[in-house]
Amino acid sequence: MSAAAKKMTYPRDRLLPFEDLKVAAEWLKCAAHPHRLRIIEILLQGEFTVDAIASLSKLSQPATSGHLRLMEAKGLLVSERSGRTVYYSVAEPKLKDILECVCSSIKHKK
Amino acid sequence: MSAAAKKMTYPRDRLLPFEDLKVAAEWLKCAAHPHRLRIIEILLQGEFTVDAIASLSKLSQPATSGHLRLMEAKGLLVSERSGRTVYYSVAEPKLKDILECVCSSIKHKK
DNA sequence: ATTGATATATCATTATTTATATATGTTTTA
DNA sequence: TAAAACATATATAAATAATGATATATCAAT
Repeated sequence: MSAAAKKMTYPRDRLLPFEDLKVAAEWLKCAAHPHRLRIIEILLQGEFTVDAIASLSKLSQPATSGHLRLMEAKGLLVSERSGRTVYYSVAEPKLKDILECVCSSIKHKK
Repeated sequence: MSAAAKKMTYPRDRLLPFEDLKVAAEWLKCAAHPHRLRIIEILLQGEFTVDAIASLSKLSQPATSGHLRLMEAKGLLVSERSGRTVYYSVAEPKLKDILECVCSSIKHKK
């Protein structure tokens, strides 16, 4: 550690409004769940129905529906109904970057 | 939605091992807290002592210490003791990208 | 129109985890 | 030994998750 660093007692840059951090934390927390990450991973490859997602993620239908709706409510996903089937897809392209970012850290540590 | 998308019933790419998703989720969840995001934001600007971080983040000393140790345990931060003071700093440079990524989404929605 | 089957959503319960606050303990230095 | 700097413990409260049962809505066939 440098002497200069030790002397630093305040940050140079202005800090973000706490309200922004709360929104960011909610958004991240919504993604920070293994089953939801799996769903995101699946949806980064295209649109799928609830049943297809349930099957691919090996979750029950109610659990899948719950996770999907939570992520839609937070703006991570969007859905489109066509008759009795609902197609979900990724609303926030940054999810791809974040997933890659986090997973590359994991690989690196193995 | 294209007809091709509707027909897709399985993902093209192999999915990640679930264990990896669990680690990724834990890692993300650790960051997904407004107070911890504030601490990360501060530490992205340099090294600080526990007291300095508590003061800057407007948290109590025990709360600050708790968050710091949690993030260190998950590998987000590292600490270095010098006498009776402990300096914390960011261990994972990707935190900067993730914070920027998430916050730019927020700004965009305002 | 009524029936049955399918796709999705909601609800209620229980269990688990997480956050916050206050008090106390430990280590180091003067 | 007294203070300063951190860490830990404990209790309470709050949020989150998992599960199974049930409800709603749509479609297809008669």
